[in-house]
Amino acid sequence: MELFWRQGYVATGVAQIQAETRVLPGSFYFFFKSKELLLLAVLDRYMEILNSALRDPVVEKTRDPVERIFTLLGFYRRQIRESRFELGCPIGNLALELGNRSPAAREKLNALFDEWRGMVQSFLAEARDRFPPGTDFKAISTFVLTTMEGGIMLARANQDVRQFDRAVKELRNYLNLMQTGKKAVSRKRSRT
Amino acid sequence: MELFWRQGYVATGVAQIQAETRVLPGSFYFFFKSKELLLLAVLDRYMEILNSALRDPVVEKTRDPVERIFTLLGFYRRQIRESRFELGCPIGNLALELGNRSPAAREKLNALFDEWRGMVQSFLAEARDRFPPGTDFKAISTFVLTTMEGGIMLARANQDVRQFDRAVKELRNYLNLMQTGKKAVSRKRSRT
DNA sequence: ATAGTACTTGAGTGATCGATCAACCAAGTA
DNA sequence: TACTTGGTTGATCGATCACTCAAGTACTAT
Repeated sequence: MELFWRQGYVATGVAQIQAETRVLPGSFYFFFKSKELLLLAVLDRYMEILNSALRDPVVEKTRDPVERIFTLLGFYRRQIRESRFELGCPIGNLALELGNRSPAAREKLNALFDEWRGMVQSFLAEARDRFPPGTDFKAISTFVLTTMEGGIMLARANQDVRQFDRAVKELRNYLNLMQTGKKAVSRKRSRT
Repeated sequence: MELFWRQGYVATGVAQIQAETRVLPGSFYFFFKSKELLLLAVLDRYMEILNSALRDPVVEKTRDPVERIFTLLGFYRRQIRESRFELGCPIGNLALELGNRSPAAREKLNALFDEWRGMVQSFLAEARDRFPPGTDFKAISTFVLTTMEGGIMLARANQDVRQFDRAVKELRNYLNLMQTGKKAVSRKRSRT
């Protein structure tokens, strides 16, 4: 999981996996018939741990449903910085790198995206009263996801989280604008 | 350029490049001392053609500055569909795949992102009167970029442009909300 | 005619790629 | 004791990886 995360799928050789896990080739191929099947197992694992590793900590840490979105984004921000811009989103990395080279992997990545997006949507649903009637929460949750993935991409290319912060700031401003009664606007120097 | 675009950097072998361009190994290495230097040359080329391939057509096609942003995004949308979800954004692909493995490439990718973002910012600047005073156009242009990159990522994973469309719809709604006098909101079934 | 520069040719380098396989081993069952 | 099951070991496979280089060709300048 970690090697695919840090280096990508193609750039990670089976030999390196074997070396770092201290598993010999024959043993490796006893459990995984191919490198691709290992990848699929990794993606299954991501799906398994999504709630416990992501949703639960967020819900635990933040009560306000809308604010949970920004706590979630904050987790990724922290990961980028603490890894010195090495680690982005493992799902996003693999999705872009693989394209449709492995349709099975693509399907799983798509399911992971949807699970993540659904989590955000469920946060929004809790706060549905604050938004205008008929608000498209599914679209907004997708928007949160694109902001996160795009923000990480820019942060890594720039080796600086400012671009990530800018995108998140705009997202926040948007959600504020939509919520009844709030009047925040995108201003240059404000931190909120 | 095309092979790196379709397959990524690592997945594209020098031998394949040589075969498809009908250039023999020795000849190839006469012009490019290494595969990485070819990549850098490719990135330089992207920078060269950015205006003529992207900005000019957009400006030509659409007069309204804010609407130009959506024309631009429409170009990417079209590319995704016409390539049957094979081709995303070449810069985004390479940025995520390479990380900081090649610092020189990362720098150039970062410069390309900034050029693209600056283009969007210049569109917004033309329409600055429509936005509240003090609006952070730089942040908004970053937001447009993250929406594009994230949207493409989801579209490819999902083999469907709907997610891309949803993100763009929200972006449009945001820009509408910010512009004085407009009152659009995010609604489920509106195509706007 | 000669020399030099620019570029092409293609065989070949060692290293690494993902993957295979026969032999081996420990624990369990009949 | 004989045999099966579940797993380990590590040498080895052919293919491909990025890359090299000595030799050859085409063109220009002197």
